[in-house]
Amino acid sequence: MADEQEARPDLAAMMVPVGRALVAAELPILREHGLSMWAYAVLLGLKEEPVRTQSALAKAIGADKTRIIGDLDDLQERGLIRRTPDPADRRARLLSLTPEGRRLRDAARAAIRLREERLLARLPAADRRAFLRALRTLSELPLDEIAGDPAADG
Amino acid sequence: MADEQEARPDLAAMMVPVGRALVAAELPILREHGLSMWAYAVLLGLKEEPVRTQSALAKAIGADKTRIIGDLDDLQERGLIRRTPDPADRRARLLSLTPEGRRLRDAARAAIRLREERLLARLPAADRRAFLRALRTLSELPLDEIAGDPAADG
DNA sequence: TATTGTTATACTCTATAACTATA
DNA sequence: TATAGTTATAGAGTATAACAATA
Repeated sequence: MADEQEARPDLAAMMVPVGRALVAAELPILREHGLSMWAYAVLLGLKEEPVRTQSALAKAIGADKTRIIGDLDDLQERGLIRRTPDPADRRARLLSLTPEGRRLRDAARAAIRLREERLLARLPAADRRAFLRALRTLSELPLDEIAGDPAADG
Repeated sequence: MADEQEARPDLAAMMVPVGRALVAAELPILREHGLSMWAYAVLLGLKEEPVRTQSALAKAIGADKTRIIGDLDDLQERGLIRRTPDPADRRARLLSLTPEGRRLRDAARAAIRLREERLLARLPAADRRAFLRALRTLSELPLDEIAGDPAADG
């Protein structure tokens, strides 16, 4: 039934290479702003309110807690984030953006957005809106709801 | 102007994790069919007509030519692909699917498609069609047109 | 001299284990 | 004993270099 028309590559086979290319497009922009990919993810992950532990931040941005330590050190030395010991639990460090960190994050994000808009301009306006809406819906699902065992959730 | 409404994560920040989750969802299905991710990519890359060199196949599926040799060896031993020396150029090996290879590829692909449909069912029908159309458009672009230096193409 | 296929090597990224200091 | 942060180590995946055969 409509085999011919339904034929399309696997979702992963389309998403993964495009995702990789998008990362490749971001890297030189981030480099111009003096940021690694993970450093940028950290700045984005801190949002507006402080985060209570490095582990929580790491988890939120999909990194290992050991992975981001070097980036945190660097960002702190450059005055882009604050890392203050929590008085209530001296094991933990309260993480927050400095004004300069916020500015750099916004500048990098704006440059990336500009680049993305040029790519998205290739899509018809209606498709483009639906694409972003759908992508956002999928990316907001718990990841193990996509990856998890189908037998587990019926 | 409409900052609030336009706010969305970076494209890469949405695509990459979803892509990873889709791969994670595929892996157990492929394992049930005795295929690695790259072996599956090889079966898909061979399509219907033979491919003239391993390098060309590797390039077509986005792999390094050295990366797929082990998979080609395995697939050949299991009778899923043919690797016959090209009489016209004895350096090259003509690659093609055997009937069993075609059957296994189709079975794996059908199982993956079934899983994907369950995920896509979360999207409204119209968004879903537009999403697939847009994703396909983007994935069919030359990748360096996404990743390439914006100064290069104006 | 260039190219196909191959093997061996090095590199990058990530995950694991082990340590300290707090709780 | 359990957890936050850290360091050191090991593993997976990928790319690079070097080689034999052929053009």
